[in-house]
Amino acid sequence: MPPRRRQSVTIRHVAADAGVSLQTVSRVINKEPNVRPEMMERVQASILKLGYVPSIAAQRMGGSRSYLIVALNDRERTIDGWRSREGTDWVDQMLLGGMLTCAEYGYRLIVELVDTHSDHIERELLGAIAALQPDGVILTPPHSENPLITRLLEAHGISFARIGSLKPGSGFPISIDDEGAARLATEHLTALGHRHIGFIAGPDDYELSGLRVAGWRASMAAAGLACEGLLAQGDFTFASGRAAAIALLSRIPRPTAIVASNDQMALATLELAHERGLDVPGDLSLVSFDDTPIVRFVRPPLTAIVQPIADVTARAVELLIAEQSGRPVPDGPFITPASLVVRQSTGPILPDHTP
Amino acid sequence: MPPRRRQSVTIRHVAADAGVSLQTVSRVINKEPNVRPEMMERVQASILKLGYVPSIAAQRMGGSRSYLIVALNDRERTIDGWRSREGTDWVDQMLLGGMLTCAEYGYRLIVELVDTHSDHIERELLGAIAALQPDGVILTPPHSENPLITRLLEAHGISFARIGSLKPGSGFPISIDDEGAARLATEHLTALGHRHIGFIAGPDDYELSGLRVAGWRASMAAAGLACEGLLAQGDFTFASGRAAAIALLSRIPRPTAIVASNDQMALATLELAHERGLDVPGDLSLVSFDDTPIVRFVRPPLTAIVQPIADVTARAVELLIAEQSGRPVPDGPFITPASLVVRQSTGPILPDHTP
DNA sequence: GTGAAAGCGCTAACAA
DNA sequence: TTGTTAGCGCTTTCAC
Repeated sequence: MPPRRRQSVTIRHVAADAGVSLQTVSRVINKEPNVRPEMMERVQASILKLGYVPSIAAQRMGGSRSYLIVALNDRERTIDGWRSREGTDWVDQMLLGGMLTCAEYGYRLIVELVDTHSDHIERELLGAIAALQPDGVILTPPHSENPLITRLLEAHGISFARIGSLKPGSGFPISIDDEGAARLATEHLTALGHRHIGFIAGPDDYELSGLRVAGWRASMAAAGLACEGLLAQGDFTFASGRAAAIALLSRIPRPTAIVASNDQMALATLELAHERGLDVPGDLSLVSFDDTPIVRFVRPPLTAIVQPIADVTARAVELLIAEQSGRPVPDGPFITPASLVVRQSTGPILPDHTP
Repeated sequence: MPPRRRQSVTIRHVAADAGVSLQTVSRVINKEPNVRPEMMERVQASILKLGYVPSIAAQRMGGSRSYLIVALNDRERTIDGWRSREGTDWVDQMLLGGMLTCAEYGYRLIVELVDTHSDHIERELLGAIAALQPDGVILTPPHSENPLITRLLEAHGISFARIGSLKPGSGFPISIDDEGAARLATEHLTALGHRHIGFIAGPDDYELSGLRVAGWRASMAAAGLACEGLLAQGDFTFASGRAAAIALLSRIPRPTAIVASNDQMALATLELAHERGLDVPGDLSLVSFDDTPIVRFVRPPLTAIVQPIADVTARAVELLIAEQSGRPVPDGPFITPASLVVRQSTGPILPDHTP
C-alpha cells in the first residue's frame, strides 16, 4: 500500500512564507479585489518560490469550483468509432478545442461516456456529477436534446452547453451552421450545372439532420429545382449509406450529384458508384459532410463540408467558464459557420448529359 | 454567479438513513473487511435508495485516493496530430483502453499534455500533480524515458507506468514487442523472397526505434542477408520519411522491399515510389508500423504491424490500480505481442528480378 | 484591506 | 465489529 500522500506545499506554507493570513493568499489565488498590490506581489513571490499550486480537491471542498468540465459523449457510438478505427476524429477535435481552452483557464476536461438509450442514464449522470462535481457539462449529440439529461443538469444548477442543438431552453445552444453548410454544398453543385441532386439525410434523433435537409431543400428551391424522389435517409452508418445510395441511384433519371450527411454514408455511396461503373466525378459528383481524415485519402479525394468541431467545443468551454466566473454571457444561439473544401469528387455536368 | 453547490446526498445522509456511523458507511464504500454482512446490506440499501455517490474531492481530502489517473502525452506531437487530421488515432486508442478500464474500477482518466523538451517540464508536471493528486500516471513516449519526469514521480511516491519503455527502474515498464514486430514484418518479406529489405528507423529519443532496428537486423541475419546501406533514419514525420525513402531507393541495387517504423514515413515512401513510377507491390513491397486508419484507405492498402495501444493502456491502468489497492503486482516488464495485417502493399519477388 | 473562525465530505487513527 | 475524534487544504462567512 502506498504511503498516505499529502500536499507538499499548501496555502499554509505560502501564508507563513509571505507573512500573511491564509485568507490573503486565497484572495490572491482567486484574483479577488481588495488586496493591496504590494501584498499581492509578496504573496505571488512566495507562490512562485515555493512552487505552490492549489489542490482542486481542496478548492472544491472549500465550496468553490472544481475546475472540472465534463464532456458527455454517447458511449456506444464513441466506442464503436474507436474500435472500428475508421478514422473518425470527433473526440480528438473535441479534445483539441476543449482541453486547450480549459487549460488556458486552469480547468481540466474529463470525457465521460453514457448510454443515451438507457433507462439508467440518470443514475450514470448523477454518479458522474456527484463524483466529479463538474463546473460545467458539454453535451454532444444525441445527448444535447435529451430532456432527461438537460432537466437533471438544470435541477442541479450545473451550467451546460448543448452542442448541435439550437432549441431554446436552458443550456447554451451552440452549433455549426448545418443549414448553411447544406446550402453551401448544394450551391456548389448547382453552380457546376447539376439539376438532379440527391441528398442522404441523417437519423431523426439528431436535430442537425433536419437542418441539413432544410438547407438542401432551400438551395434546390432557390435554383428552381425539384426535390421529389431525391431524398433518402440513413443513420450515419456505412451500411445505411449504401442502402440510401442504392435508392437514389436507382431513380430515373439518375441524380448526377449526391450530398451525404456524413462521411461514412458518402464513402458507401462512392463504393457503390464504383461498383456500378460510375465515374466520380464524371458520372456522379459527391459531397461529404464532416471531413474526417479518410475522405482525403480515398480515390478520388472527396469534396466535403468541414465541421469546425474544435472551434465549437472551444466556444462551449469559454461560455461555461464565463458563466462560472459570473461574467456576463450573451444568450445565443451560438452558430459557427462551416466551410466547403473542394477536392476531386465534384465536377461540372456535361451539357449533353443523359442519365 | 452560480449558487454555491453542495453535495446533495452525503455520507452523513446515508449513515442517518441506515442508522450507523459515518465510519461504517465509509467502510462499506471502500469494501473494507470487518463489517458484518447484515450491516453491509443495510448500508448498501440506503446508498442505493438515496442514490449516494462519494465525492472524489472529499475522498481525496480525507487522505485517500483521488481515483484519478493522468495520461501524460507530449504536447507538441499530440496537438500536431490533432491539427493535421491525418488520421492518427493514438489518443483515441489510449482512451479506449484507458478510460474503459478506469471506469471498471471507478477511476477516471485525465489526459495531460506537457512539453518534453522544455525546461519548465518539472513545473508543468508538479502543477498537474499538485492540482489533481492523481493516484497514478501513464507515461507515453517520449516521456517514458525522461529522467526528469520519472525522478519527480518517484520522489512524490506516485506510481507510474512507462509505455514503450523496457528499461529497469521504478515505474512499470510496459510495451508492445517492438523487436518481435520488426522481425514479423521482415520475415514476412523474406518469406516472399525479398533479399534487399530496407528499413526506415525512428528517432533515437524513442527506445522503440532501436528495438525495431534490432528486430530487423536479427531477421536479416537469420535469413543470411546483409544490412549494409539498407538502414535509413527518420523522425516519424512524413517529410523525414520521404528523405529516408529517397536515400534507400537511390541505392544500387535498389531494395525490393522497405519496412517503415511508422505510418507517416510509410506513406511518404509510397508516394515517392509512385512518383518514380515504381509499382507497389510489383516493384517495391512496403510494410508499415502502427496501422492507423488511413493505411487502409490508400492505394494499395498497406500491409502493417498493428499496435495494440488500447490493450497496452488497459494493462497500464490495471497495474496502477492494483498497486494502489495494495494488491501484489509482478515485476514486469509487461510485453504485449504485436501482429501483422497483410494487405496489398506486399507481394512476392519475381525470380528474375533485376533492380 | 486584512484576519480569525467555522465547515465542506470524507478517511485515518484511535478507542470501545 | 463498530463508533468517536481529528484532521486533510481550502473557501466562505464575519469580525476587525
